[in-house]
Formats: sequence, structure tokens, C-alpha cells
Amino acid sequence: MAAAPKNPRPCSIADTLALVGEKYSLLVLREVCLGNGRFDQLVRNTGAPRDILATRLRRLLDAGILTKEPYSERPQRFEYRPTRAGLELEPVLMTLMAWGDRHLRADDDRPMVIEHVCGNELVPRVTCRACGETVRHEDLMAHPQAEGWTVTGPAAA
Amino acid sequence: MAAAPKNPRPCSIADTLALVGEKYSLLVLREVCLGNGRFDQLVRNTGAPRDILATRLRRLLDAGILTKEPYSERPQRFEYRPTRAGLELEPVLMTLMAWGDRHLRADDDRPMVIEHVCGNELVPRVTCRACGETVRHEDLMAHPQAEGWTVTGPAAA
DNA sequence: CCAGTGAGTAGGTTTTCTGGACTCACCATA
DNA sequence: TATGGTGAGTCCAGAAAACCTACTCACTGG
Repeated sequence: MAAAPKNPRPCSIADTLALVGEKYSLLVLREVCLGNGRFDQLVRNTGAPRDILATRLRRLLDAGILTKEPYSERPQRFEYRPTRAGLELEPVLMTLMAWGDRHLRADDDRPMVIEHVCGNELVPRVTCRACGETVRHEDLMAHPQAEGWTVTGPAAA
Repeated sequence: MAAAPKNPRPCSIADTLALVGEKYSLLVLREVCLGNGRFDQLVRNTGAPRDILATRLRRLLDAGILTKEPYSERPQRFEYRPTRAGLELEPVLMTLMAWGDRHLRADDDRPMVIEHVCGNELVPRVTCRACGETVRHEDLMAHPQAEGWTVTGPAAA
């Protein structure tokens, strides 16, 4: 018998995680978004082994999520910065942080508070671009576009 | 010399990823949110090896993100379902999917379209709960709550 | 009785992570 | 000019995870 075909559901979540889902990648992105883009800062702040960090950085550069900008000639030194695409991953970081703050922490134990220009603390909320309402699970219907990938809960194709 | 202390930045993103950041975990959550909660469905749809899937499921159960509900006595069969906490991770899945759809796919090649009750296709957007505005990177200021964890870009503590 | 299914477990190999030391280029100071 | 320090990595051996294949166990349906 031929080996298992191994074709999981085609999915943009999976594709995105293939780029940024490895250990430390999103922490690197966090630091870089905070402006801490130097190698040793990344090592200290993420806890990644230097070795692993180097391969993660290469991958994120290749994926167009980070860029490497010189901040000193002689000794050549670089700083990693998010690209536009990298910055567009910030919502992922926000929603992860919000979940952790809600479920893993006491109210007075949040390690970081983010302030929005409006002057309030940022509590991120995901809304529907079309109608502006908060997105709730019960309000969603999934429509797989490929044959054979059914969903049994919210919807049928 | 004593070994490196290895204390990375305290962070809810890291804490959340410690629970759901391993390979396949978020794909399992995706399937479970879609209503495909049985072991063999999860194997097929995520592509995870059966033994890895078993350990991921245990971890997600322990973390209170999934529950195991019987759908048949004799033969005892269970189905995994998201808890409230699990459903609250859906925004993470939405934002990951939106990013992948935007950056890794052509417009006519999205593997899944989600319809909101409002009748439109869901395009998720992260907004500030206080003022309702779309969250943009430039509008944020990060305030680390612990000493020593500076940010050099958006803000100082 | 036999084949088939759903939900795992077991074992052995391959891949990846990890921690530590090492390099290389440069600067500062004595 | 030696001496030490920093930033940005690389290299390596041991530990841990992932992977694949096969196997079990409890049924069910014909």
C-alpha cells in the first residue's frame, strides 16, 4: 500500500503558521515591533538560543516579514525591522496577548500595557469590516472553497 | 561562571504561545471550531501524526481550551470541542487567516471564505475597544510593567 | 466469523532544539 | 601594544521532539 497521502486541509492559517509558527518567531516579531531589533537584544528578550535565532531571522527575512538595516558601518552592524507585511502581523500578536492577559494573568499582573492614541488602554477587539460588529463565533459561517473539505458545525459549503 | 540566567521578557504572548504555539495546536483548534472534533477527522484535516495529535489534545484539554464530550456510548467515542476559552482564541485564527489570505494567496485562491451574519464576507479588523478605531502600529505606545524591559521604538515605561 | 472503523499506543529512526564554547571584527583604555 | 569588551554570529555534541509504521482494543455490520 502506498504511504499515507498526507494532504491536510488547504488553509491560510496553516500557511501563515508555516512561516511564523515555529518557536520564537512571533517573539522575534514582537521585539522587532517594539523597536528592539538587534541580535543580542533579541537573544536576551526572547530567550532563543543564538543559533536558532539566526535561522529564524533568515526565515523571516526570506518571507519578507523583516528587513535588515545597517545602523553602523565599520563595524558593520545591522538591525532587524518589520516590513509592512510584518507590521500587518501585529493583530495576531495583539489577540494572543489579549487572550493571555485574560486567561493566564491576574488583572494587576499584566506584563505590558499598550496605550492607544485615543488615550485609553488598548483592548483589542476583532470586528467585521463590513458591518463593524464584534465578531462572535455564533455569527460565522465557514464556506470551504475546495471539494471534500467539509465543516460539520457552523456551515456547509 | 554560572550559566546564563535565561529569563526572557515576561509576556502574555509568550505565555499563550506556550500553550497553543506548538506545531498543529492551532490547526486542531481550527478544526474543532469548525465542528470537526473527532480524532480521525483531526488526523486527516491537520496532517498531524496520530501520536503527536494525542499529546496535543492532552495539552489543550489540560489548558482548558478543549473539552472531550461523548457522542456514543458502546463503543465509547469522544469528540473534542472548544471551551469558552478556546472560542476566545478564534480571533487569533481569524487574524492569521486574514494575513495569509492577503499575503500568501491570490484573491481568487482563498481556501475558505467566512460569512458574517451581516451577510458580507468576514474581513476581520482589530479595533480599539475604547474608541472603536482601527488599530495601527503608529498609534500604539507600549508600557512594560516590569523594570528593565525597555522598548526603544514606540514608547518608554 | 470476518472485515472494517474509531481512537488511540508502542517502538525505532530522523530531525530539531539546546547550551556552551568559539570566532571574527572592531573599539577603548592603559 | 597588549587587554578586555561588545555585537553578531557559527559550530558542535547531547537531549528532546517529531515522524512513520505497525499494533491494539472495542466494538459494529454483514
